[in-house]
Amino acid sequence: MENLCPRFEKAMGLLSTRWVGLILFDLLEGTKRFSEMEADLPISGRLLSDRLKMLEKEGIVERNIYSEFPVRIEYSLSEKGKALEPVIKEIQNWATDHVTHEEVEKSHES
Amino acid sequence: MENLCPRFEKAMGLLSTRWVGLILFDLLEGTKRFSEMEADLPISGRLLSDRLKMLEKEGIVERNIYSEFPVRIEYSLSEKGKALEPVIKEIQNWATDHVTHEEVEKSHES
DNA sequence: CATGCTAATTACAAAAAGTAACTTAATATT
DNA sequence: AATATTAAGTTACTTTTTGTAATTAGCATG
Repeated sequence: MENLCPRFEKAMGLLSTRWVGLILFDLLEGTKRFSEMEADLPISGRLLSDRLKMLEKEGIVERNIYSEFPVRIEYSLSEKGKALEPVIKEIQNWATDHVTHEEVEKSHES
Repeated sequence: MENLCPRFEKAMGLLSTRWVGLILFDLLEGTKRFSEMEADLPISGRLLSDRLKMLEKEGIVERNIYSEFPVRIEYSLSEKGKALEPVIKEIQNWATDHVTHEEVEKSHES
């Protein structure tokens, strides 16, 4: 190989950042609040906050503040973020076809 | 969300392990030797070794030893590994459409 | 003015990654 | 026989990233 495509490398770097895939999966369902995502995903507030900030900076996630009581902050996918749906779908397909029940069990042991 | 699909979570855990995406991309080109992959990818021998061992255990990569001089060890994708091609292709598509030149530059600065 | 609520942030310990030098095993050279 | 060469790792050690829990900010309610 001459060398990797820099755009692919960049995309791969983003997607292989821990928790990013699950966050995208969650947001593909629709707009979510911080606490909702925290409840959905096995990720701590500290990292969820970091990842959302990073995804916002990358233009993948949009953040909207509603000054109600208590404050409501909603996260959703931008067009760029929604364009990742086929990636997530293919991962789901692969998981359905190739990840066995035993493998899932094993990874829970550790 | 009730809770995430465990198979998807497992698949996502695998694919979001650092360097795994690039390793798969490299091996989709065909069989490779350790030193070849080390040259292709921006990853050290220590982690390449770890990741290949892990991917072999997951049944995604196959390892073949040829007792020549010097010893030749070849890595290739199993059927399960090759089945990840659509995932990689979709990431490429997204990268082509949505990762800008500027973003690539920025990530090289840091 | 203490309490509760959401959305974070901070502090600190634990795990993973990065780097470079070293090892192993086989064969080849002197 | 001793030494060198080569590929494929492994070890030792430092730096980053994560995980966990406690704390903060802003605001409304009792």
